[in-house]
Amino acid sequence: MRNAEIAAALGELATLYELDGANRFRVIAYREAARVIRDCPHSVAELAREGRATDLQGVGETLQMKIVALLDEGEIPAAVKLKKKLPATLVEITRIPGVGAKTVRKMYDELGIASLEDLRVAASEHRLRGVKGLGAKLEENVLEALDRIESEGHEERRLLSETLEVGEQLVETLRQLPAAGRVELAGSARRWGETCKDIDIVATATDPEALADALLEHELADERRSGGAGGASIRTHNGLKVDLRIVPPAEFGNLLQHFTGSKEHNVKLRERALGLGLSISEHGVTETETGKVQTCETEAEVYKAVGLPYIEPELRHGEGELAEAENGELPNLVTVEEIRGELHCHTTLSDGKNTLPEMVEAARRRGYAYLAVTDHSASHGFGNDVQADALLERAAEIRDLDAATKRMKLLAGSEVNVMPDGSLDYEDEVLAQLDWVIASVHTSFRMSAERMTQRLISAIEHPLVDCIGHLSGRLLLKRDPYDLNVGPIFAAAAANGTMIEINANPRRRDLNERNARLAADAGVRIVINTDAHQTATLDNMRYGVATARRAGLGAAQIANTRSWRSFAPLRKRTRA
DNA sequence: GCCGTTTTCGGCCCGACTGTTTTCAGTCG
Repeated sequence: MRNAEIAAALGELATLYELDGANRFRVIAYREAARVIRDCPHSVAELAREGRATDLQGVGETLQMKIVALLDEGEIPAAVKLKKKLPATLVEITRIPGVGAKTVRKMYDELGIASLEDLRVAASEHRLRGVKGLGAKLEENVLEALDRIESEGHEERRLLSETLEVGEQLVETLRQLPAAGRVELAGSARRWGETCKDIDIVATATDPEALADALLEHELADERRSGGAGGASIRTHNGLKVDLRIVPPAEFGNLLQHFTGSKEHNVKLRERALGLGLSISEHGVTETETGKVQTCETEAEVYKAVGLPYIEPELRHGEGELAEAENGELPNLVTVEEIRGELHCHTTLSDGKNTLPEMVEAARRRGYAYLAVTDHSASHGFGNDVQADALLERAAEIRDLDAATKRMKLLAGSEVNVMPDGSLDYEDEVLAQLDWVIASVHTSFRMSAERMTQRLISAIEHPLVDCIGHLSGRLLLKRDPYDLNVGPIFAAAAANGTMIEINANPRRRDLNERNARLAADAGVRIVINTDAHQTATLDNMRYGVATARRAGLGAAQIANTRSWRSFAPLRKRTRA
């Protein structure tokens, strides 16, 4: 059973308990455990089988037992019992924004509303207002929310790249204004998360209303919501919600820290503050005893107030970063500027949009010291296959171009397909004539974890494979990663000196940050590649670097931060 | 239900907003 399924079962049980009126901290404990399990990079089912689920922060003996029961019986007995007492469909109703367990329970007890359909009927007949505490506005909100759920499903997340396209433009516009002081993106966009729900901007201004108005009047704004000296809120034409908050400069650090999150990080930070007799909010740091408030112009001051050094936004997961900060163990994170070479890109030979010379020139302009050209291989679909003779012809072309290109090394490479049996789709004698080989899975995604793991290990052990491309095959918001066991894969990669890429395409970010961390800890050499299919997407490097940073990795762990001289001998083909 | 540089019991993050209310509970981020 996957972690996501276990997490979903515990999340449902949390809501059932909440509907049943259980102690709210018990409910919080189940939700927290569900979150930890969802994010855990290992199989929690396996951990639970070994009795080690309690290794996870937030999972105790009770939950360990409940997970095992879930694995054995397919259901948690406590949930079965509660579902006899209450309709399971009540859980769905709590998905409506503004309608929580307490409200659902009240509507069920007093009006017999047990499902979303019941709720729609009752709301349109204005029967909700008959319940104390519920009114006309709720009926209106409920009907709107039900329409939205039916038409587009619920809350919509989108790729960071789509969010930044809007967010960076808005920030740039606001910064140009004479009234603007500091203007910064906050939220998950500033932490370089994979996907975002909305855009948070925090600012200071000499004329706050002018800044708020500028957002309301921006050409990207479709729906204009509130506005004033405290900030403004809009929805863009493509449906993104944008919140701007404006505060006096003295509080800017508090506000930026608060709205950068993550929520989990902030919770941990406030817990730490409490232990020091302090209370942290978006307005300042308060001494609990005296009520004295310290405001902070910078985030660094907020962290200093609780005895910590500044923590980079990408590290604010709410996991071990506070302890690392306290012990002086925060990593020195890799930067885009430190990347010296690109090792995965395509040209018009396969499915790229730009020619070989165009890609080379674009990489040269970015100041790279080396570029590997890695078109798709012989069995690639959609008419983009490259047969062996065409590849070797291309390799000769690349070497000619290399000889004529100053200050940049060009590598003749390929992104070869790993077939379902683990073999590659060029003969070894062809691969031996290349400078660099990436092996990727592009077909037969639906294999068992065991077979997929073996398939990848076969490629990793191949003496002419330098690197594995987009390991999990996931497409964010579109396609789940295929089943595989990363433990043996990383062990094999480390043992064989096979590198693994962080694919920087913002739709992939693959390795993800958790696996990137595990891989680095296992001793795997990691490279960050854009997999660019045109010159413009060479710029996606920043998303791959972001994933590495979120994994806590520094330049030393990323092979393509090395100079060409230092990188070249890391390839297998240069060894005896 | 979980957990421990105040702890194995007694706590468990903070504030704003909303809608419904004459002072607040519920929900959210």
